[in-house]
Amino acid sequence: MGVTPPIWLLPEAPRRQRGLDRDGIVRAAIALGDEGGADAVTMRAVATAVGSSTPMSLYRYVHNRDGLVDLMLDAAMAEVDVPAEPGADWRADVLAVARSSWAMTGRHPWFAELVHSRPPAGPNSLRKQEFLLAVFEKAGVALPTARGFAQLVDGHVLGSALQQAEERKMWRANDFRSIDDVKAVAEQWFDAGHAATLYPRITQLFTSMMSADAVPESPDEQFELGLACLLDGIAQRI
Amino acid sequence: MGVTPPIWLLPEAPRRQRGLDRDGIVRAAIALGDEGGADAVTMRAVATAVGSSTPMSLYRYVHNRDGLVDLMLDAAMAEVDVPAEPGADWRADVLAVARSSWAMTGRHPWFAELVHSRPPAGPNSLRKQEFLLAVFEKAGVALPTARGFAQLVDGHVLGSALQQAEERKMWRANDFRSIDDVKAVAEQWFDAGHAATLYPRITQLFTSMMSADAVPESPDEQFELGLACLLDGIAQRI
DNA sequence: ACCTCCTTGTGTACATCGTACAGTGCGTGT
DNA sequence: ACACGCACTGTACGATGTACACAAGGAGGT
Repeated sequence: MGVTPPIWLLPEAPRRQRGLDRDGIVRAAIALGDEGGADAVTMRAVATAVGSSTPMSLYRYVHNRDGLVDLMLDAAMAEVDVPAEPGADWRADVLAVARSSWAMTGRHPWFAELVHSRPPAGPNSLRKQEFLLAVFEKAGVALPTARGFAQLVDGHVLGSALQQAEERKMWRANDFRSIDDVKAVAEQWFDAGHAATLYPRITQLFTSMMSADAVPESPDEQFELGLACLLDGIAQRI
Repeated sequence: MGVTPPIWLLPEAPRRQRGLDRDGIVRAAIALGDEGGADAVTMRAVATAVGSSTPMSLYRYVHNRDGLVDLMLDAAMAEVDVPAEPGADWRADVLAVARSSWAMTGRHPWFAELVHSRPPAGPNSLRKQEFLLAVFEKAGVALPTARGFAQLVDGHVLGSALQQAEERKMWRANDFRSIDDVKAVAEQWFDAGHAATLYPRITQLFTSMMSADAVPESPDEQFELGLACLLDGIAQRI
């Protein structure tokens, strides 16, 4: 309905783009996530990042969002250093893989947020899992038990990563620029008068955290502490 | 524009509802989440659950969705048994709180999914945290170190809970009714021929899991294992 | 060289989500 | 009896994932 307007008024058909491919899409999605967290990885954002005018272009290559996420996760897992064979010291092997994983999640804060939404069945995920199983098996642990141990280590890495990701997300959401901004907001949330009597220890930690010369708690230290405790416990069971 | 139609054709104004309150809303939201997971807790669903025709009714009471989530989380945390004072045995105290928390997350599968989206600043969350700090302090640990230990325990509970929540979500999403349904789908995903050479140990675990008389791996056992390992490691550092 | 087809990118459209804004009916205080 | 204001309602908007039909342009056959 309606008369077709003269052609000069109609915008020219936009130049077509060629040469999209799965790898470029995944790379763009990862870059987006590295910078803005998991929330920044929307199909539309990825599409414009690869120069496409519509999110639908991506669907030919990654099937759907879950597929894209799976590819992102596996690409990130590929960055984890996994030896071909277990070495002489099981503890050193586990430590190395755990630390390499932790370093990866530090580089890709979206990883922890997204891994919980998909089953970890990518090849690189399996490779890491297989290695941990081999390490524990070589240390004399039966396979089912080894699975339990490996899952423990994995769980610790992912849990720590998730906590770190939350923290970063909060910094982004509130546009925090330095630790001082955090302190300013924290002070508002925490009504010291009320809390001091009910939660004296938390209050004490809080005030010492608010002091000018406070050493910022390091996620790395907490990660290492948990890992060490876990491995000690495992060692007692081998 | 347009003539007003005769009144009999217009639907009568729906009866107004009175007596919404925050408690009822939170309770309804929790019931929804218990049954359908975090995804089922939409403002619209909660609104219809409390008999309101529009989600906007809720906003007077819970401010926004984040507020509702905060209230849900704190209500769930209230179910965790936290003694008033530490007992004689620090390990028993920590075990009891951890297990009570784990039981709670089992009852409320949405908890683990949602807790990661909000800072844990509710009063019941603080109460539990304060207790754990007191327990470790009584055991002779300096407060900053105690915080590290408490966070470790907390992290393990939440990590285990999250894993369990994912699994339940997958059951819901694929409408699994029994373990056999899981096996049927797993068989498709896992191309045994390819994996057998690359991941022999995973394959072995997989086939033993697929066998008819396989004992299903229990999340509780895994939780207890991790907790025990963690506490062993902590014990060595006290 | 031309016609045809298949691959691949595009545009439009819809359901669902959270929630802003402007009413509107009822209980209540005067 | 009257008006005020609280508590609820309806409509609407922007964001998200994605289904569907279409169009451009290279590839292959003649």
